Amino acid sequence: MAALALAKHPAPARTPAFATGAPQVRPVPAATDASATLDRVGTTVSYIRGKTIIEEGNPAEHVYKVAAGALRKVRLLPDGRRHITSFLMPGDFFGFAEGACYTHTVEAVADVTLVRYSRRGFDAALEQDPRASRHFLGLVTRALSATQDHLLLLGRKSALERMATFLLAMADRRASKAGAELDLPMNRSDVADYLGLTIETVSRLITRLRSLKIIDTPDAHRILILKRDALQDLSAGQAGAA
Amino acid sequence: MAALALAKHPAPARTPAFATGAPQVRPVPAATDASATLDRVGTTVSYIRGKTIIEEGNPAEHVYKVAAGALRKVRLLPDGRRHITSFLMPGDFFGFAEGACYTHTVEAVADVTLVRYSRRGFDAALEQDPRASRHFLGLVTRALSATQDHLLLLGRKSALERMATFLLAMADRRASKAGAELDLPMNRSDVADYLGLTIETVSRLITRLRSLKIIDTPDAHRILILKRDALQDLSAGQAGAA
DNA sequence: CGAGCTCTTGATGTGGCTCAAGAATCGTGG
DNA sequence: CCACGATTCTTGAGCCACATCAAGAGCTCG
Repeated sequence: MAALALAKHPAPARTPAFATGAPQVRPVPAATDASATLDRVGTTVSYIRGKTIIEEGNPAEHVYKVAAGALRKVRLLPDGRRHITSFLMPGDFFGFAEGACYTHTVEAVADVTLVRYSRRGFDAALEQDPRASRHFLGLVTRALSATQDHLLLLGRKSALERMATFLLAMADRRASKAGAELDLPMNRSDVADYLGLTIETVSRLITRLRSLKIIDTPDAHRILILKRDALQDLSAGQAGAA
Repeated sequence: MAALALAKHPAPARTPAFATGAPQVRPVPAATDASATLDRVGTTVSYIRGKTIIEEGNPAEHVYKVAAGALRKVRLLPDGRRHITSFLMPGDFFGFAEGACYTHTVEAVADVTLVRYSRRGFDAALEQDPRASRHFLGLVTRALSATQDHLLLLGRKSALERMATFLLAMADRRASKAGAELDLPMNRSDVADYLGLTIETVSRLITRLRSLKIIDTPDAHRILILKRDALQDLSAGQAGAA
């Protein structure tokens, strides 16, 4: 319900590319990676922050690749409890490891630009190009491995360990080159639902890490990692070990 | 360290097929499924309950398919906390979604019979048979989906909901045709480490479900599901809803 | 038939949740 | 550019689901 449907009158607004509820569609740019077959059938689309891209249960008609921005893969329990399976960053695909229907809702955490493929075109490309399906086997395998790491985190790690692990993982994925500063596009609620915690606990953990001088927080969405090795220790459970 | 290395002197023992620490090696039987290419390069091996088949961190030299029995995929935290990523049942493969080294230790929960392939032979088969890599893409995709379900369970479900979900899933996978009786090959400790709980909590939950007349337990490893729909309700969180 | 597991049950403790209330921050309209 | 309402974030107090600690009861298997 948080997500509005397509805007009827695309009103002029600040950022031209993200002005409307409806995605901006542009011709696809140039081929960059191995799966060149794909790039011929893709369409570039943009969505504003908060937009729902695909919805759990809907027929899986498209496959997407993230070009810019960040998204969350969400699952809901019938009573409204929410879980975030993963965050999607530039280079990630989504919607391709599905059966007939999507298993997750995917929403834009920040303004995003995506490349969209029709499921049919995508599957045909897999069929044609023998290397492509091996390529995606690799992709899914890596996704599986990351998901298994997350299982261990949710099953056996304390709140502090989860937070430390999360910050390190995010730092690896989106470290702005400028030193150890890390930009978190998602809000506390997203982090909480990703780590199996509550907003309050996430907030308290960040405060704790700040008062331990392990991180600093110029603002709520910016994290400066001061002691990476301390985080590393915390993430695996050895509190004050050398 | 719990696992002994290969026994030097295979001593005579009760069950001929599982007598020794070293696996019994037999010529491979007949081809049964789609990936017929594989069946030519496989070797059938058997291990007794408790045996470690592959160890996390070791070079990934073999791929296995479960022919009979049950196994657990285990991960450890440096301080000894244990997590079980999944249980492996007949038909499941393991060791193929790996990089250079295994990411999990795999141990036999019961006596098992496996088909073993060399990694090289396996990869070659994937290379040769264009259908094979699509086949395994499907396998990994299903594994990913199951793992994501488990994430939701660990991230957002209560202990009782986890237990109900687990019993239902096991019932689906290994229902002996004889009614709703379910044979749990793993012990309480395995279940606890799979569900992110403790042995005591698992035991109490089973007691609770028994006193609610939702299940019955002829013995500790046998579960009789009396009210499947009650379990179904519990597994998603709607306590006493119609 | 006895040693050592595994499982169950009880008593107590606690990490993280819930409830509650401010404080920042963001976004929007004037 | 500023004001102000709406979010989002932080912080505190109290509680509860599940963990921990402890002990006894069954099984298994030698």
